[in-house]
Amino acid sequence: MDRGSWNGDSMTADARPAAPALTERQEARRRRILHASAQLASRGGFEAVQMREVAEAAGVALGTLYRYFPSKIHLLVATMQDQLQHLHTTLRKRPPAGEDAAQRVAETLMRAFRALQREPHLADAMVRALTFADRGVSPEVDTVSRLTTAIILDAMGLEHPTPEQLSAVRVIEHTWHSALITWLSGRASIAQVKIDIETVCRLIDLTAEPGTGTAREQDRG
Amino acid sequence: MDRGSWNGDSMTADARPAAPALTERQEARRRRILHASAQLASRGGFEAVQMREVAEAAGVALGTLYRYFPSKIHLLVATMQDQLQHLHTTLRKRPPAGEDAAQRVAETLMRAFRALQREPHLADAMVRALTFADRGVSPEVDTVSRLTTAIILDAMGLEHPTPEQLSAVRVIEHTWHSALITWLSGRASIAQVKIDIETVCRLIDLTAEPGTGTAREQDRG
DNA sequence: GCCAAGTCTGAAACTTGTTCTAGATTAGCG
DNA sequence: CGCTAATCTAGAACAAGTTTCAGACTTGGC
Repeated sequence: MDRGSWNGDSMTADARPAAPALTERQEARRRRILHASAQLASRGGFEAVQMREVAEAAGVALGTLYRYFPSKIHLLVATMQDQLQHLHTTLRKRPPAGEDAAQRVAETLMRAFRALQREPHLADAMVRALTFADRGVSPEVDTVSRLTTAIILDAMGLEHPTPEQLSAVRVIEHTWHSALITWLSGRASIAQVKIDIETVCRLIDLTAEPGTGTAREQDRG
Repeated sequence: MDRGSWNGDSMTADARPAAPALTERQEARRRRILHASAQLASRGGFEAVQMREVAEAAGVALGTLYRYFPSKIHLLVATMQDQLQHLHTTLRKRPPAGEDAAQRVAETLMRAFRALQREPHLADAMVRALTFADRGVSPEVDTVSRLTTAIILDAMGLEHPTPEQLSAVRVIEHTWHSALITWLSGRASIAQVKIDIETVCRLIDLTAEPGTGTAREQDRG
């Protein structure tokens, strides 16, 4: 079967491994779809990603597109997963160089932000989809959230964050998403987003408990 | 757009020169529309607010509805303006009683949160509209944002916030919106939202500079 | 090679936000 | 009152997301 719909095996939240062995051609289709989605999004943002056009550009029938991604929101959230994965890989290769955790997180997010600035329409499509998603897309949105959390924790250099630190990370994520929205809708400047990110990152200092080790972890590069 | 009279020192005064002096019946129509919108939203959230149904419930033609509110998003954002205004009035009558600014802000937001919990579907419609709004709705969304800022600054008890404090307030707003979203989409519990709010409010302590006059002790009851 | 089950296609249909049009109603004005 | 411009109404029409279905194609097992 496909990624979009799980067969209703209770409610055991096993959102990930629903990847049941796609055929070569199916994997290729899925990739074509995601590529077409990103391409159209890059051109004209959320509204430019029209399901009929995605299907045509990917060379699949509309029904097939819906079999792979049960809604436009699912499709765009999956697109975001894809992009985030890229980012995560890149970041692991070149970790941020700041001196303390707050600086590294801010630098990481600003780097992500700069990447988004290069494709503002794509950013628009992905972020709008993410915040507009309703309960039906929760597992997928959660995956994106976990990815983002992982990226931030990486930047902090933490293996075993305290609950307090996790709260700070969640607040940072909130700020990140919402600040992006205000930027995308033209209500905040790039400089303002930068300030907001730096401001919220100061929370990290608050939760950095001396003695717990704000430490360099084992090599991750 | 009769919004006439919230006071406060909004330096950028009326961002809406389209003050059209509505007649009695037009004002009544506008009221009926907003009421119908809130009612439908309370029943079934964002998707339950269908323009045809709003029009019918309000007793106006579809074209008229679109004359008053040029899109569903505009309509729901206006609905949110309405509700926020209520909240602001209520809060001014019964200001929060916490000892320091952070506590008062957290209490204020939790009060707002509890109000939203009483009408989760309405909250869903309004918040989703707010974060989904694109550039075309920016002025209206900005009005909501200014209202929210005013509420938070009220809770802090500040007349002349520093830029740093304004940054903190913006981050608090980001967190507030995004935390609501995660709650509405079932990805965070009420308790979690509470924690996030309390966490982000600690930023206020960080920006409270002892010596700049933190308004700590002007008695506010 | 052949069948059964599952998948993909093409096209039409349905839903809901949005736009358009022609005619009725209302507001403002002399 | 009677005129004119603006507004309102009913309803069709259009756009894009989503669903559905019959028939063609693949896949996996024999």
